[in-house]
Amino acid sequence: MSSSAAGIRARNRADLTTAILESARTQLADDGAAGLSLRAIARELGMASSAIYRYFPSRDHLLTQLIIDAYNSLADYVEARERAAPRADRCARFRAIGKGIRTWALAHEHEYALIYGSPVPGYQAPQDTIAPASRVAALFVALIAEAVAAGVDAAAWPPVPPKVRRSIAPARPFFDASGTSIPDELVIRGLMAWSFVYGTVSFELFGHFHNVVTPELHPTNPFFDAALDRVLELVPLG
Amino acid sequence: MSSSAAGIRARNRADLTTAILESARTQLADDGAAGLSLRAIARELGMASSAIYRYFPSRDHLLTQLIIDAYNSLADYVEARERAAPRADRCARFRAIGKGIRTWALAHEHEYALIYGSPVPGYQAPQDTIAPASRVAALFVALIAEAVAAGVDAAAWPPVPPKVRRSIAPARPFFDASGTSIPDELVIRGLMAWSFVYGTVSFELFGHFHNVVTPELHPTNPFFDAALDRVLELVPLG
DNA sequence: TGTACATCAGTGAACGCGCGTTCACTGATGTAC
DNA sequence: TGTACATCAGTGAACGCGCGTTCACTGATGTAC
Repeated sequence: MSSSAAGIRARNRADLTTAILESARTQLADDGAAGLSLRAIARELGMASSAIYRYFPSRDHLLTQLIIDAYNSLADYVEARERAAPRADRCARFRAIGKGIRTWALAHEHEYALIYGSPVPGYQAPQDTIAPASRVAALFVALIAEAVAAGVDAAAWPPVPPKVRRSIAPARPFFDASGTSIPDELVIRGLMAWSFVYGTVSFELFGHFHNVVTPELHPTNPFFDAALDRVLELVPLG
Repeated sequence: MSSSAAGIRARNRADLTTAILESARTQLADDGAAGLSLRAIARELGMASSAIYRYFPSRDHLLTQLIIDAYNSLADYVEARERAAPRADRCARFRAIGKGIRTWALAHEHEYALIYGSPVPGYQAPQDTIAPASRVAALFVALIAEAVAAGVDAAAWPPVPPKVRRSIAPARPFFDASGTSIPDELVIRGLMAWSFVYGTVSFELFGHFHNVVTPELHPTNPFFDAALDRVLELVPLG
């Protein structure tokens, strides 16, 4: 009875929602987040601009969905690449994460800019973006937790002064959630590796390596790979 | 004769040019680069919007000037802080540069986003921005050159493979200009330190350390300082 | 020192365009009896 | 299986706003003799 009929309506709805988001992503590539226009999307889909409001209550809601999708798309890709690396080789897994982030970013320049570029003025990200945003970070945490569990020696380092410890305190829950007791020094180094990877990808993507580093042909960047190796000197994954 | 009269006209012109740029910078803070509006600037200055065209031939020219000024303002500040550090202590000078970048960025959030955030869509930076953009980078290069001149031993490292060497080849002229022969390995590490500092500042400024790192009260961030110390493990400045 | 002319700053109206959002509406799709 | 009603998708006009840029113009400031 109605279930299949309702199914049709629901599917139509889902299809158009997808089409709107796809068109929005194309727009993003041409004009950036600030230039994202509901009217332009409606135009491309051949519908009245007011029809978009049956699918998204406002431009900001559309933007939020794009952001969530971008985080998830990145995380899906990076997780898959990390999963393909040999489990026991934590350094290889770290490299897989780093290269995965870069590869995805190059293939989705404007979605990357949307989530890791300058914040969109006047836009306040809602709570729903937090979970997808932390998926990739969780991979870094897992690596470090495993390294500690495997017996990487952190005792050799001098203790982290209280000021610094307080400064990284908000990050503790993420690391504690791993179930392993991770020393502060490794939290610091984990955060550094995390921000280094994104920082370097952003630098390349946003043009600051122009006339400094040759990206050869896109798929790999030997400098980037070399940098990942050297960051591992800071983060002892064993 | 006319020289003082012409001087008055020239000074008026300079004053208004400054006022336009100042108003533009305020705008930047409210709406970001994409929202920068000549009409809004004219409104704030109480003049007709067409009058702006006596001072800047187009919106893009204004944007270019803002970008150049931002690079120069950042470089002025960072150079001054670096100069205040003890000459012989290259690590202290490195920390001064890093902290200087962060401090300036926090005090000029939107100017920082203009030059180190996602590129403004449709805007192509002209040649004039290159020189001011490389001033801070030159400080990093100088430090490394001095370290090499002071005898920091790089021979212990295995040679950099050709692929990687080619990848960083465009950066060579900048390092060679120092007059010191800097090994590839140190070029790599210098580039890493450079992109790490900006990456970490961007992460903090763009909100990715939200609920991860407490910036305590703005002026200093103990995590950031700790990170600078640890980056020095990668870059042997002596 | 005074006059005739050229340059420059600033005006205000206009062109042509874009945007997000609302609203009353038509017509199709689904639901309950 | 058929009818009466409710829900939903999509329309098109409108509101009220913004923008960059051009153009013919007025009046003031500067220049040359």
